[in-house]
Amino acid sequence: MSFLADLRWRGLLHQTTDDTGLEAWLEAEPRTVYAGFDPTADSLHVGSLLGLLVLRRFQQAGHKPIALVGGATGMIGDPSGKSHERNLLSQEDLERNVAGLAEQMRQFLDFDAGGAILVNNLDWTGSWSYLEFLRDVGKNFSVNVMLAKDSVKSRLGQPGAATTGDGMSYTEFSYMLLQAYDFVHLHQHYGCQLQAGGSDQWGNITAGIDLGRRMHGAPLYGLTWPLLTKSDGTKMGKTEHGAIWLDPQRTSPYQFFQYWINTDDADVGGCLRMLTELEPAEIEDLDAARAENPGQRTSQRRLATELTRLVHGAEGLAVAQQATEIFFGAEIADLDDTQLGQIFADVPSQQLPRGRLLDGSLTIVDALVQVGLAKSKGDARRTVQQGGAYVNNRRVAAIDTVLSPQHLASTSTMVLRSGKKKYALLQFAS
RNA sequence: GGGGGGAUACCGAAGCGGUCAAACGGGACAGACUGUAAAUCUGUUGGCUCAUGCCUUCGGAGGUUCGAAUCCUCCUCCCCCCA
Repeated sequence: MSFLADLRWRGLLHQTTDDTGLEAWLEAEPRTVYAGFDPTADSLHVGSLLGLLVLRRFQQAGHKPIALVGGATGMIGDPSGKSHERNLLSQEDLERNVAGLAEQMRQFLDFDAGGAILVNNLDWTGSWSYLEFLRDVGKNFSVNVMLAKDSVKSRLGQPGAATTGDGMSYTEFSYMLLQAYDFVHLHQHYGCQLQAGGSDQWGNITAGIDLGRRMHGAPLYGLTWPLLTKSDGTKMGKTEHGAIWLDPQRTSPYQFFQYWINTDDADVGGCLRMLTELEPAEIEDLDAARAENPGQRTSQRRLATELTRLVHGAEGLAVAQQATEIFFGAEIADLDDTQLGQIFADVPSQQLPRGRLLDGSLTIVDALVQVGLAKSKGDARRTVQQGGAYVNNRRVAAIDTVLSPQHLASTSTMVLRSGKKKYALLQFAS
């Protein structure tokens, strides 16, 4: 199977600018391909992961990927796929974000000699004067054509557009020119002839191709992947608590792992194809196993395992798996304070003096209230009486249980739980 | 400006002198079942030293009464109709 055929099989091809020629062009020799990433935050999230993984596939197939961080375009704000004008980021935020993204990208792409290249479009855009830009770049754009792009149409609320839109500023209107010029610049300096992006980037990509042809007669290609959406139409990688980030400080490996474990049956096949590097045969086996026995959830487990390892490494995966075992019932034993701290990184904790454990003054009811698992003693009592109170994942049934050092999970930590999922730590300082 | 209706616990909504910590539904919480799904079933759902005990709650402030969410007065806010 050719590289492009593999992308197509995985559902990663939404559109290309040359459906007939691109395949042969890519097979002929190693090519240089670029994709851009917006520095809207100091970490990538699941949405941008897809793009990085596509670049990674290009690299693995012997091509040369360029990851572009939009230090310049990030100052403007891409209107594509956005229904509202965006707030501008401050210079300091941008710099921090660019640095954060660059660091994360190293995990996915090999930037060593001759490998992938990391560029920041601020490096060639920052020194331009407005007049120069208008003469050299702006002159090549027809406003009529720009107005016809989806990203603009939807914001202007024109007939036939998907949304009514609330207008857009001249600043955002100009975004397309900057991104178009990026492509031309990368072609001139790095021999890049292919830009890849999410399907919402189609307008910007074709703008770059047009500009390349006008300025240099360059033959450029474009390719888009579909946006990651779930079967219910919502965006992949978003939860009610916000986005799923790649930065373990923002989204712990456990939460990351859990997000994928909870993938709907209807979505997991697509995710395996688009996000993992498993062979087609293996993915088809998983499809078959899922159809046979969906309750087994081997697909979800495999997806979560692969992605967590890819993003957080073997170590992060181990913590996530250990945390999963514990959060779903395994009794907590033989762990030290550090391990508990890692596993329960997302869980609230409270400190109490060690004396409370020794003098027999801390009942299970008091402890539940203390850590916030119950909002009153009556509530705590109810929880215990209904069999919903656990210490170190062992049910505490007696209402008058007094906590003592033997209830500690490690030297100084006790793990309290109410119901199936709500955990809190109680730490006893000496 | 005139007339009418209303404000109840997280939300909706009963209650209209004692048997009201307040029906019922939703939500939430806990349990069972289950695929860490969906559905279903059971229990709980003001606070306290958990007891047919006390305290705080029915828009706010007063009053009548042995006793008020329930009656009266004033105030605040909301809705409807007529000007």
